[in-house]
Amino acid sequence: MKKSDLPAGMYIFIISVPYMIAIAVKKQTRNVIIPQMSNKAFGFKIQTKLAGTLARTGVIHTPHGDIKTPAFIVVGTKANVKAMTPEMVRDVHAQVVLANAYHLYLQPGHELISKAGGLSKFMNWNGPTFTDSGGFQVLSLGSGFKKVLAMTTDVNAELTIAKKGDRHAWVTDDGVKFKSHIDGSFHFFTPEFSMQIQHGIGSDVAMAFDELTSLSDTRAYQEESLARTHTWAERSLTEMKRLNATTPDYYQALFGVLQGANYEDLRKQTATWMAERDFDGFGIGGALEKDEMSTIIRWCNEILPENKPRHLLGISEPDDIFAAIEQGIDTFDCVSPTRVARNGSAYTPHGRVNIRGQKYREDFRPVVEGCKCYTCTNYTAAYINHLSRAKESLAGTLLSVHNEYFIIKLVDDIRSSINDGTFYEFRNRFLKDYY
RNA sequence: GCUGGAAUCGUGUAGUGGCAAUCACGGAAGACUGUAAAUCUUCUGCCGUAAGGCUUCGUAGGUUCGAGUCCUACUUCCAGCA
Repeated sequence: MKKSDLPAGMYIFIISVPYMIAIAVKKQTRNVIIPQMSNKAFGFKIQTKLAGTLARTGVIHTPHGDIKTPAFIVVGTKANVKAMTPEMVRDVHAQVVLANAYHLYLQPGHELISKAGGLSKFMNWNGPTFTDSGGFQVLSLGSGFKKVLAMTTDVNAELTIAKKGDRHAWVTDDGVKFKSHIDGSFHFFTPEFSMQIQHGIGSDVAMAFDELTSLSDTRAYQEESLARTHTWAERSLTEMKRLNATTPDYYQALFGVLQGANYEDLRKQTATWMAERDFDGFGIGGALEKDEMSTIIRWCNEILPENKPRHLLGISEPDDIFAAIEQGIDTFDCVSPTRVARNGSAYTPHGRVNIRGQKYREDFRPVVEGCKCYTCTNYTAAYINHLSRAKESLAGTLLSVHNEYFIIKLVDDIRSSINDGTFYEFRNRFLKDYY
């Protein structure tokens, strides 16, 4: 294998120690976090447990550095966190970036990222990375296509499923046919192919290829789909083991993904099934109704092995984060902080607010007074209000910086509060102000 | 001064004798949870919570069953010519 084919993390093992130190010193002077290298390719260690709950703090070791958990993972779907530079991502204290196999396969292609030295190096992040398998696109381009309601968390909403002709994704037992949202071309994803893409991208943690169903699918379909997701998980695991065997210096961890919608028996069944397999960790997925989320996570995590990390896919509202951590979630990822930022909204200790609103026109205070983020220490709400109204992209950048900082700090503070034994006090105080 | 053209919602416009107000912008509010998303939804003459009611197409007349639309005069603006 050529050196250039290896993901970034592997260089460190190959190059000499003095050179490594030289890099470290150089990076230190640039005030950049140095990836903490570990001899163990991947591992998880629990630090503190919160008595009477499933909550815990700990550390996930990856080839690109350690992740203190619970941790909020920022989403960088197409190998970038939208509207932010990697320097900004570091400055908001992000520990991990999660990218997407479907998007990167379409553009620029996983082979190219592999040639570039892996995702982390390619995007100049140089920290740990996760990738999603494309499983989310089974819903967002499939049964949930153009039907926002299929993914809603609003229990009062009328749920619908996109007709087959309207979709850009079609599920078969063998895999999923996608119609590219970029050029309309067709592509077939199997579990094996998703693993090859993710392994090529070179993330530290890959997700098993799964089928994300709509809450409006029937119970019979949820059962059928869960069985398929199990088959795909098994195939993902087999293929990942094969791929890892081909790269002795690069071990990519694989998380099994739990589906089962909001059915207790299906969630417990899949947790039991996953727990028996040799996954490095687990992802809890599904279009989760807000009211049911905490219960569903508990069903899963009471069964999943304690010594492996558990990721909750696509969640970042503060109340959801508290609830999920109490039920034993270690990592989260979510597009919300950057998406709502680009749409003009900011997280504050008193809830989410629309900075584009008339009330901020002449508000010359920071978005959040006392917030230590770059945005709040340098800019006023009125200025961002102006930028947003003027459709200047800097508005999205500044609000993304603030929102990511806000959510990451929240999870960091929760971690500290568990370690300090002040979790409940912190949670009650925070949520009282927030809602 | 002459000739020609124009005048419709906050702005720019659509409306070609038959229920005025289309579209865009601007404005207000809201949504966004493994990114087809720097996007989407609703409202935006007046009164009314609503059902609904009432006004309005520069001004004043005229033709017509019926005028934003055709005619006359005036006002203002634009262009060309002096």
